[in-house]
Amino acid sequence: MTNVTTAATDPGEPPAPGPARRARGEQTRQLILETALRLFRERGYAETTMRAIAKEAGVAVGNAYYYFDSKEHLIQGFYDRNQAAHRASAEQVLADEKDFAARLRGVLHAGIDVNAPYHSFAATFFKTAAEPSSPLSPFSRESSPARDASIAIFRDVIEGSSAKLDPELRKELPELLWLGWMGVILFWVYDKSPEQRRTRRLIDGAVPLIDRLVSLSRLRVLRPALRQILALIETVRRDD
Amino acid sequence: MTNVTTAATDPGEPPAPGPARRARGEQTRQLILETALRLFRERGYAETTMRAIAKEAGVAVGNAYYYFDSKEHLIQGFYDRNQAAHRASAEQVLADEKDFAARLRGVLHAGIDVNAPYHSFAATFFKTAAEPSSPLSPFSRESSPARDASIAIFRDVIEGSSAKLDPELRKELPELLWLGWMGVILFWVYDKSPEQRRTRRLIDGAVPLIDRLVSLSRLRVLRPALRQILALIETVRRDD
DNA sequence: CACATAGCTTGAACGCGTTCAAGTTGATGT
DNA sequence: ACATCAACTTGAACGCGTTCAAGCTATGTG
Repeated sequence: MTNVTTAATDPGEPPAPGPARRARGEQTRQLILETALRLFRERGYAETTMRAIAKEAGVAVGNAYYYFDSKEHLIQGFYDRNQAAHRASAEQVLADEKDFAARLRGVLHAGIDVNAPYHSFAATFFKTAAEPSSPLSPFSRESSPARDASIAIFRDVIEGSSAKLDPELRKELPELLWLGWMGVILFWVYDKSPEQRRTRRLIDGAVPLIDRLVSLSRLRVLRPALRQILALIETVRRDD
Repeated sequence: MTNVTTAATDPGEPPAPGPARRARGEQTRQLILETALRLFRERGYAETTMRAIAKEAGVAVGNAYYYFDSKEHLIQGFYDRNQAAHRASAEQVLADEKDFAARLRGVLHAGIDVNAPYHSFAATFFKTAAEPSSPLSPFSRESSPARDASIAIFRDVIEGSSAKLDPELRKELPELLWLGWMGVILFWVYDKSPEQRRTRRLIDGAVPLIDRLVSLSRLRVLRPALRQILALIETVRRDD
């Protein structure tokens, strides 16, 4: 039952320590998070118990719950870390390359590179992220900073590129590419081929296709279809 | 034959009773399933305990585990039931209508109609279904009968219609439409608008679009793009 | 220096899903 | 009639995530 009202006390973040009281809490918080992520990597998510995390970190099990609402909330740390790594990795690609297709391809592969070491338990993470009510859902309000950061990468892909495209489409494309990226991640999570080669092939195949479709979008015959797509996005976005 | 290759003992289905031994087991199985689905509907999935199901059904908790591998496996019953209901509902639409767009639209709305009463806890179901290793995943081997049945609906949508389309595309389209249907379901699960109106709008907007794209696919300028799409599907399907 | 107090820590206890050794039941072969 | 044995049923017990009343600790204040 925890709480039902939307507000109530909200841990999860350091419970608002005073101005400069003690940094000790933050230290414990980090210790627990580091230990948890290490054990997740070593043993997997489901196989790592909260008791084991506490024991390994040398604290009581209740202490972990003082800093994190639940076992799932420990995943948010993983999330944030990988997001930052993707950003950094993407920036390198974007600095070197001007061609739209090459930029998109580089950014997508970089994203997979960053996540690859965690493929075996990304599935479990994904499970908890998939629940719409979960704060870890990529569509949730709590995730919106991470989501915006991710969409920003795709905006950079477009804006720094030499591609010419319809202004209306240009406005929507970053979010569409992000949505496509979510699809790639979904595919990757389910990908059981060695080293997730199918996902690599999906990227290599889909990028030229997107590139071609984006170019074709300026064709006169396709103009109505494009308008129709943009109208659909608009219609669906209205949330009433 | 319930189990296939990898099998050790495989419950989940009635444990292969002899030719005409006892129908008693099947009765108990049904009783447990009915009770579980009723309680899920009344209280929600997470709030329904296995103990409560057993108590309400008048059996021991261990007995539920004789017929169902886990609490999640009870959901398969829900799955199968809704699949059958969708099929039945779709057939009515398909009997009356010859136009491709109208057929597709009718089938999609029928699918949502069937699931609508369960929207509030479909989210929880979805969570467990999303885990790739889960037998409930729509992509899992265990789900392949249900998946094939669902794809068959979309094959009927195409085959009974007056639409003319590229033979190669025709071959792939049922599966593509099914994939799109999974996307609609995903959207629906996350849809918080009253009575999931956004999902209805998504269907109403996407169907004419698909109809248009399918028609356009016979255009000469789009021929290479279509080929490219089909080649991508082929490449990605190879699982090595 | 002592005290009050906010920040932090504890671990027993709860209810959950799940397991399993031990039972019961009834159709079948003799 | 009896024995057999696979099918079915039982419920105590296990380990898990999570909660919470109680305790500890260091700092700002009198």
